[in-house]
Amino acid sequence: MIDDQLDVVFGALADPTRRAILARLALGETTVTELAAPFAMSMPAVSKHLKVLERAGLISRGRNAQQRPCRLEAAPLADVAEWVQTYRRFWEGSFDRLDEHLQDLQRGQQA
Amino acid sequence: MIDDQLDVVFGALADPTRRAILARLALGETTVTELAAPFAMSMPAVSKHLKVLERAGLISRGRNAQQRPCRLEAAPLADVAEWVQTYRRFWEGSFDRLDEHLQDLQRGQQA
DNA sequence: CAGTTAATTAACCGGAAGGTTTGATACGTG
DNA sequence: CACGTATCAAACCTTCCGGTTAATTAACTG
Repeated sequence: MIDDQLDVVFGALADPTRRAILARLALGETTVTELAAPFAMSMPAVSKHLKVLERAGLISRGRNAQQRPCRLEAAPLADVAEWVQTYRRFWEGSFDRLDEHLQDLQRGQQA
Repeated sequence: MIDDQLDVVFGALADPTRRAILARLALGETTVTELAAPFAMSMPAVSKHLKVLERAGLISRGRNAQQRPCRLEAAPLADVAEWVQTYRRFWEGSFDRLDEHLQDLQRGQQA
């Protein structure tokens, strides 16, 4: 994945409103009005959040009369998962010590 | 995990310089000067990035004479992985169709 | 103590983010 | 066609972000 793409995806996820929107969409496709309901903000604000999510490829939009239903597109999250995955060994115990040891060796501080 | 925390972690990851710093730190603890070397930006800029990473809990800092070595702290990435994990079924094929079907049922459009 | 190295803080700047209100657009209905 | 509904676009405001330079702190070295 292009680095730029990770930028916009991580950027899109760095906002609680947008994560809440994704959580709602995980329950199924819905309209902008319904998405906006739980939030104490204007419709245009929600509309902007949707644009950010769309730019990140995290949602797609249809057309149904006046409505433009949103649906979750989770594919970019696979890239996020993959990126995070490369750091898994660092939080899954006991590697810290090993790394520490290797670093010590590297600096000639071996006992 | 508190939602706020995900905000700052995702926010910290939404920058290529900061992800590159994490990648470098995955190879081992190092100094600010060495971290800054690959980037076409001033030391204070890097220093700021480090502060963002530290605030997100993604790095910690020591003290070694004049140097303040940085080390990777991957724990917050476990929370990110967990968050992303909840969406896994959405990108791992064939669930889309199932979801679509469930949604249809939910709206009383069952055949 | 004077000087050098490592890193941060402070003050500043331009542009992007997140919100608002107001006006436009597109569509279905009478 | 006139009207209501759903949504977006424009203009604007304020705050945050990522960068700069210049000054400061902290620690070692002669």
